Amino acid sequence: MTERPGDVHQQMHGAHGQEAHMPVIDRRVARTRTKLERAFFHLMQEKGYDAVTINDICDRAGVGRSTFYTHFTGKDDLKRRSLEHLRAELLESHARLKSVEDQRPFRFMLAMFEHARRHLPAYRALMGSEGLSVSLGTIRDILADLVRAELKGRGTSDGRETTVAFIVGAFMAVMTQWLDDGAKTTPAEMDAHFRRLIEHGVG
Amino acid sequence: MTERPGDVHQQMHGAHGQEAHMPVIDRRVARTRTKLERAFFHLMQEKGYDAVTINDICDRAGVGRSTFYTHFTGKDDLKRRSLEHLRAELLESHARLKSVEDQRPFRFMLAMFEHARRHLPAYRALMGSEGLSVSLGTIRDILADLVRAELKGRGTSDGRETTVAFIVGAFMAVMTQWLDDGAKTTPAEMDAHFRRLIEHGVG
DNA sequence: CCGAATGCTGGACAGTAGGTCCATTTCGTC
DNA sequence: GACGAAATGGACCTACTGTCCAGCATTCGG
Repeated sequence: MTERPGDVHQQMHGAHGQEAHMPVIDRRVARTRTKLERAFFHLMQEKGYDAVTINDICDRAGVGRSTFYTHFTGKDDLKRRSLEHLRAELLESHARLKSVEDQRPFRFMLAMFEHARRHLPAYRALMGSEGLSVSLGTIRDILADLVRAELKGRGTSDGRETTVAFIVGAFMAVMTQWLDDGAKTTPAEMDAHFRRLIEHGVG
Repeated sequence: MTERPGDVHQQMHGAHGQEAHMPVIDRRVARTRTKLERAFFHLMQEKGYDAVTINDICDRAGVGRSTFYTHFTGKDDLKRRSLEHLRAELLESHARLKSVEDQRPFRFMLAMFEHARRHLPAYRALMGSEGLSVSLGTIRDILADLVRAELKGRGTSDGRETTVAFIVGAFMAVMTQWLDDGAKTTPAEMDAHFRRLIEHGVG
């Protein structure tokens, strides 16, 4: 159900207006959709995604429940479409920075950090600890403890937690990718690969 | 709802027997719990956590639904307790490797990789792409594309996807931690910190 | 400015899942 | 073998999802 990069969403929401040859959108539709998206956006920050029901959204938006279903197929659909807004903004930020003379690698990260700060509440709701499943959270905690212990002697302790998160996050991701791919390479190889990246970076 | 490291679970399941001074467990209880846990374990791999209902579990286990509730408060409870098994095994693996003369840093990672491979299906169900929320998945995809493009020139292309996962995962984690902490440091600082880790490692 | 088209409403309805309760039966434990 | 704890299954309630429809209101196009 993950969005493919090539997907195109025909309809613009909110401030961005109508294209010339595009199917013009009824004002009522635009209004209703914005109301629903706004309501969802706020509720998600208040209660977390899972706890928000369609009824909540409609009540908050002041919209009939049947209306909801004429616009979205369900909660997930609404979420996916809302994420498109963030995505669009992020890519825009990235494009803007591309033109500047900053040619260091990974320059998009600054854009992402800034974008995130600008939309802190949204990001919190989407990426925060609440958003992670309990399973992942637990495993993550175990790893974090081990890493923290390992790091105790090394270097200065400021930014320590960031380093911990860095290592754990990288590890979880590599592990996930490995598993999704069928765990073809050996554990030892993965271990070596990962350790090299951790110790010496990607240079 | 995340399990704290200090938590103790009194009751052992499956093969591990009864302690002397511990409240002895009725065989029926042990049997029922194991049946439920096994059923859950398998169902989760077949349909994914969300799709599994309490009814499914009870049907598969051959246990009355009301019985379920005398043992667990709900699906999450069952999941949490099941994770305890993995956790115990992992810590045991780690302890075993600790005694060996391998003194490289992060040695626990090999244990984790091996443990994961041994329990591949379980890990897949718990950590695989299905386990991640759609939101995180989407953002992750966006980042992965950017990183992949960035990496195009550098070094050899084998293990490229692992490196991509590494960077993206680390980034997501650092970002999450930063946000959860209230985004106190500036985006630029975070950017610098993260870039240093990526480029030169934690040395 | 008017009429047709389209969208919105609110309520009814069916289906599914979660969670509680209890009388009855079954099964370990002593 | 008797006692007590555990299992059963079915009744019951709540909450949410998703569909459908008849009637009202807005908007769009002319």
